[in-house]
Amino acid sequence: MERNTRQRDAILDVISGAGRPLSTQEILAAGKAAVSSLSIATVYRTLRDLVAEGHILPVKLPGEADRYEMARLDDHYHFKCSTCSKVFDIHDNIKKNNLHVPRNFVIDKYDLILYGQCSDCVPKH
Amino acid sequence: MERNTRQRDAILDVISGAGRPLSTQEILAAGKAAVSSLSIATVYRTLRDLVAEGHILPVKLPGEADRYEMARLDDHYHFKCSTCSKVFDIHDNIKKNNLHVPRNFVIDKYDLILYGQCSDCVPKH
DNA sequence: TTGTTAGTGATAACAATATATCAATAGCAA
DNA sequence: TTGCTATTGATATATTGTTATCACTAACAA
Repeated sequence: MERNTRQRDAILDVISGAGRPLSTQEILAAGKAAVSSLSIATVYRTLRDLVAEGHILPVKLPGEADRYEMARLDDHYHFKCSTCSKVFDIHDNIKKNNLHVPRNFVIDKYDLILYGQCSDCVPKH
Repeated sequence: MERNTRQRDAILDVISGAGRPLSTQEILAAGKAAVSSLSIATVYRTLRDLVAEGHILPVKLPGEADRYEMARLDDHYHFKCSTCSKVFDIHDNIKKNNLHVPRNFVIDKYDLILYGQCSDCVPKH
């Protein structure tokens, strides 16, 4: 970055304060609390720059647009609530030697995505 | 389906013979071996019907178009080769009680995707 | 065979992001 | 302050994968 703008600060604040990956629309909505004129174009541009600078990472789920969260979080995977569509970080990992692949296959990394109900959406009894 | 066409047979043969999930373009290319005039529109229409009839299932990977494989395969997950982009079935499963989620979260299902090199693409030494 | 009509092929249209454009605005160095 | 220009906001455009359209073809019952 070359200049420090209110828009950029607002976007980074929103992501670092969220504690879970946010969609571009969530970032736009939350960012408008700080800069009411904030445009979706600026959100996309700033996210691209923040990713390039290594501050944030895209979180990819099948069939869905990227969400974003702070980089350098602990090893973790993601949980998507099927009811409210929020995605949560699960700070845990699976041991790679528990994963069995065919002979001569090499594992670089893995993505584990859990689907279900978060505590706000699970039916009470 | 109402009629049994050469196109439909070719598409189902390609998928059932592949042993791994195929993209629409892979299905189109392989299907043309049997029906050289095969159109991508027919591929999409037939895939939609075969899914609706329960013969095949879409395989969803983050940021990628759906692939397709036969339904009623054993419990398994997927491995994507980062070099050749092929996706392979891994016939294994992880125990759900090995997965730790926050209190009051409920897991319905999970997707595990491994990334790395398949045996054809791993560097020989 | 033949007639009916489901299915096909070619391509236009669509949907859902994401990027490019450009005049206006606002960081920030001097 | 002022001036330069990076950044912004609004919106047009691009992109990618999928679906709709429609004239033509072929499956199959009679």
